[in-house]
Amino acid sequence: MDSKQIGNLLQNIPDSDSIMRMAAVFQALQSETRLKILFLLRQKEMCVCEFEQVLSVTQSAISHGLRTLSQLDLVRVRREGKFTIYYIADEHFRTLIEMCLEHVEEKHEL
Amino acid sequence: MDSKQIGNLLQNIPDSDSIMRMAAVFQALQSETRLKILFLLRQKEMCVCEFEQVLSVTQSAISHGLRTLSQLDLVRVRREGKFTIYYIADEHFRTLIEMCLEHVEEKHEL
DNA sequence: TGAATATATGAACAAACGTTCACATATCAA
DNA sequence: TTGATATGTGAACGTTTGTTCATATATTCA
Repeated sequence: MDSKQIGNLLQNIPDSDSIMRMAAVFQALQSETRLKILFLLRQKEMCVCEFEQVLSVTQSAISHGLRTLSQLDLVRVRREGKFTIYYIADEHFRTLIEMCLEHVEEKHEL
Repeated sequence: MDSKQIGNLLQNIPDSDSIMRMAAVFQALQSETRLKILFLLRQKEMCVCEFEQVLSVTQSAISHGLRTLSQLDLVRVRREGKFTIYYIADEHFRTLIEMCLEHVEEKHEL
């Protein structure tokens, strides 16, 4: 492999910032708790105390998980009186979640 | 939220095994080195010594990274004499990689 | 055979992670 | 105001991660 080809290969991968951003997103998706949060949010907007009823982790763990997701702008927040309501940030990301779901459901049919 | 609705929400998230599998895949995609490996493999099949010329990590790190990816069946291996050639496992996964690429390129245009 | 090249692997270690605990803050209702 | 409910946050802790180093294995070629 000559240096020309090496340069070519390197030019066709995302730049360092993009790679870092992607790594950060995937690492947020790597936690089972956060994945469950997202598959719940896919169904409806939810506040922390609702997650608490569904997931078997502490309120603190949920809160930390949601913070990770919202720092990456994968979920967003709306305050409604006593409650803090979380929802999927955009249709782009919702599509990704739906794709994951389709994918696992497909595997189940084999 | 009544217990009926809780049950409903839980029924519509992937089962525990699927969640675990997904978490494992995302966790493989969370490493910058492994992401770079995949964006290179998207362009052409490669052996370890070629990765070595392109990436600035040790041969050992590349080998470990490739093992992680192939254990999850995201990349596959073919022996060719002295060389071990790695390639993207299937079109399904290739599509995912292409989607990531499109996504970051799109962001760049803003 | 022996030297060179290509790859794999296990141990080690620092860094990062996810959870819980304890506590702080905020909002509502009385 | 006070008590109850909802949520956020930092520290702590055990666990897992990614890399490197050292070494082992495998293949080719002379």
